[in-house]
Amino acid sequence: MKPEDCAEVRGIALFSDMAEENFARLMRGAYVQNFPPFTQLFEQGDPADFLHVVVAGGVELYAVWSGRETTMYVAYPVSAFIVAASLKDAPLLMSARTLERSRLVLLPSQDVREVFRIDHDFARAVVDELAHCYRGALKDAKNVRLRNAQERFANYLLKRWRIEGGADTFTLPLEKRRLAAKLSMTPENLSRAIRALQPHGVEVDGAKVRLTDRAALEKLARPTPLIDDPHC
Amino acid sequence: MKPEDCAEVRGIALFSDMAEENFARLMRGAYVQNFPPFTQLFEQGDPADFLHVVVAGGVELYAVWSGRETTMYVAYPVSAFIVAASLKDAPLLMSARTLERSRLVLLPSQDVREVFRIDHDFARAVVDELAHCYRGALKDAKNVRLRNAQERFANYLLKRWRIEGGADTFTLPLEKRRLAAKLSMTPENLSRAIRALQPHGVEVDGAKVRLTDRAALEKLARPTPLIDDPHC
DNA sequence: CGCCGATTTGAGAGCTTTCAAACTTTGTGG
DNA sequence: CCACAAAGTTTGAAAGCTCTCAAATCGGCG
Repeated sequence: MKPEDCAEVRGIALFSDMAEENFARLMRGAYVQNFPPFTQLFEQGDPADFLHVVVAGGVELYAVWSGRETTMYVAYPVSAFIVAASLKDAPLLMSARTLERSRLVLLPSQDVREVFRIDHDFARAVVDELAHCYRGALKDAKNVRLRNAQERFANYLLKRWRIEGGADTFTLPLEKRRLAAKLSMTPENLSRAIRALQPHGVEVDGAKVRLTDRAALEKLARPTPLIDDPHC
Repeated sequence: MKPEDCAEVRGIALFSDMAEENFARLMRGAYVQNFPPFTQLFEQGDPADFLHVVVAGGVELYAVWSGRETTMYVAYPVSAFIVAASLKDAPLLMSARTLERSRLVLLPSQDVREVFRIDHDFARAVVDELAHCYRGALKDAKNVRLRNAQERFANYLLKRWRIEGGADTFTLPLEKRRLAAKLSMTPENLSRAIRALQPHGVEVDGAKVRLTDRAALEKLARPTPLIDDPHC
């Protein structure tokens, strides 16, 4: 386990507050591994043997039932996933595959649970993480159930615009097909949403986006912190 | 605060493990209140001043955006809700109204946070609760995104059947319009789902249900613990 | 240049919602 | 006990949104 990877993991909120000694204990049992694109990491129903941290690349978490499949979440660096299942030692509810070449740190769930019991700063960080995940899931459900595809994409653009610091042109950080999955729609529908937003000041050329009339876009998107603010 | 109410609250997993002294501290600042049907308890965006516990009745948690509304969750006795917002002191993501005459215990969030800091058994119970909520939200998302209305209702019937101890006739515990909301569909669609299940051994008369061919129903419903088992 | 994958476009089908109206149930007051 | 009003439920028709399938187009890369 290289020091750089350790530092990456230590940097996220979930691990930054805990005692050095306990962090070291977690790292002792940890694996680091590089995966090619589209590698199956685990399947829903598997036991949660490891807490996963994406250090580089991207991981799609998806669910399957009766031959149908849906993307639930996409994990980007640097963040942890399947925290809840690891802690509760419960079966995984989602399957996971890499979307590109990815570097993961795997922490044995048993170690995580043990350190959780003895390190109260870590325990508090876990609570923060779980609360954040739960509220994220709620916001996601609101996004999907209260907005149609066009509105979801419009709000995504405004979110990106804010993140890019307000520049009126920026670049989509994902392939469109993956963006579509992230927004719970098909690539075809994303394509139609893009076209439908042209009259509202949205110009898309490949991955390049230009917002020429933000007022119009906001009028249509009606963003609200209760859905769109990840920190709220 | 009557001892009966105290006992009710103490009985749920979230509060059963904590030190008596700390529980007493929580109860000291608590309110108990009876609400008539369809009383607004709070609105999304409000500060989470109180952790709520339903002792009797039922509470609908719903979300609103741009004139549209969707039921997110229905809380029944005895259970806590808005745990995450209380702990993080974050704005509420859902609005709440009583569905019937209801009795609630309100615990000031400040007290909850304080006790959370000093009582590690409570903290652990909080983690369990949050993990359970989060996984519940995931299962819900899978249910809605992977199944159509008919399949959701079919699986609901099988879940009730299990809860009722396997009797082939039982009674729906909710009004149909609320059941529809709980299953994320309109009352009209629930009505159609009921009719569509007749050829699969489902007889519904008012609130009375009779399952005459469970094998057929299971063939259609394809229940899986990864969506339908609340404890998994 | 030519292939391969991603994206776009069009057509059609499926599921869900909405609206309106008929029907049933429930509860109240005469 | 009945009549009536109010609310809940069912049914039908129509529209909207999303998905699927197929084909055309665009793009990068060997």
